[in-house]
Amino acid sequence: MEQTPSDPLDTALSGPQAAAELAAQMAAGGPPLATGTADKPFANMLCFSVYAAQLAFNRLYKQLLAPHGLTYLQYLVLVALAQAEDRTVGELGEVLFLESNTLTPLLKRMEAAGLVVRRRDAEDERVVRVALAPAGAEVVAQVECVPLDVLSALDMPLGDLQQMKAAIDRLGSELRKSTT
Amino acid sequence: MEQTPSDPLDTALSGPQAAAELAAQMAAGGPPLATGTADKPFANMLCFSVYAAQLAFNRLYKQLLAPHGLTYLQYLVLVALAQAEDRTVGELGEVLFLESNTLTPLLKRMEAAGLVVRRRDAEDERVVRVALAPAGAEVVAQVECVPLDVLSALDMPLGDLQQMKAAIDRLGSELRKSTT
DNA sequence: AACGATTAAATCGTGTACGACCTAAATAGG
DNA sequence: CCTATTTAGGTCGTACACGATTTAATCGTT
Repeated sequence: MEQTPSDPLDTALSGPQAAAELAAQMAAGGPPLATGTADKPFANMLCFSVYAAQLAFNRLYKQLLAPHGLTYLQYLVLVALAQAEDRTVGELGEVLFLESNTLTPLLKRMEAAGLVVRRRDAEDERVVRVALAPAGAEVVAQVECVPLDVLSALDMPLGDLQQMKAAIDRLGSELRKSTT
Repeated sequence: MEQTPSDPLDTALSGPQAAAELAAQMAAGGPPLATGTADKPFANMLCFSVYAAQLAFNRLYKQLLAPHGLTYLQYLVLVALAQAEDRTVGELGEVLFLESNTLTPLLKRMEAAGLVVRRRDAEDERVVRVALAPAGAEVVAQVECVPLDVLSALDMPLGDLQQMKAAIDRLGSELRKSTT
């Protein structure tokens, strides 16, 4: 119901050469770019598919994490902190692709909730180091099974998911290259 | 730099049977679920790849749409409205996967900006119908080339993108099924 | 030692998202 | 008819996300 495999122009095209292709198509009076039917207005837009999948992931994780008092982003922060002694705000930003203007309020909320500890680096007073608090480590242990629950809710072949992840990582990498 | 094809457990697994596989792996003392290295804490999490790709898409579109005074979501609304005479708030919510509590303030901002028109349905006073305003139609025409710009910034084969889109649509559909 | 440039966080304002709740209009049963 | 329920939007509070700006600490050069 969600898929229309027979869609003639099912997805966006690729690369500079594909852009040229599309430009030619438009010049030839083809269908306007990035449009679909009234029923599925975004049938040709890869960006929308990613947007919709992200919404869906966020909602599902929200359900599973809410009982533990976590949001999805807070969960990601805990996972990142569980892999290291501590991380600076900047290091967290690098792995999460976020800036301090998003992380600082988030980390303060998490500190207020007793999940993490923030302290200035003694060597460089500009740097704030963030580490798991005991309660945070406890929650990490509690939610270790959450990704498992998510996976068990899906009915898709492993190979597809592996391929998809590699492709999406590549896509994200390409998109980040294009952003000044 | 972004990819590690040789990663032994490069992605999440799939389906109930995969969940069982993972459970067995954990019981056998395998690596904890959904964890990566300190360098790449989310190497095994498909959800993170989608999250990161969405962030990247949003940032790139933001750059391209800002000169036209649009946000990414406002752009999606305009695209949806360009495909139909008008749409009710509920219909917009269906195609965008959003609720009225998100759409109402958004649509009011867009109305204030002169992009859309909102009016109560005469037949059913509960319903609000949203249509493109002249300025909105003008902006739609101006941003028709934006997806083209995004595509031209990518260096990925068309086939990969087509496959990816189909797979991500499937993923979103499966995730939505799992959300109560 | 001094001072301009750089860097790391933080602050502020705007715009999504969404859970919880509310209001008004339409509809279903009696 | 007339109330009970349902339905469509809307409001409110909280939490991301990010552009623009600010503050404070460090560095580089003299």
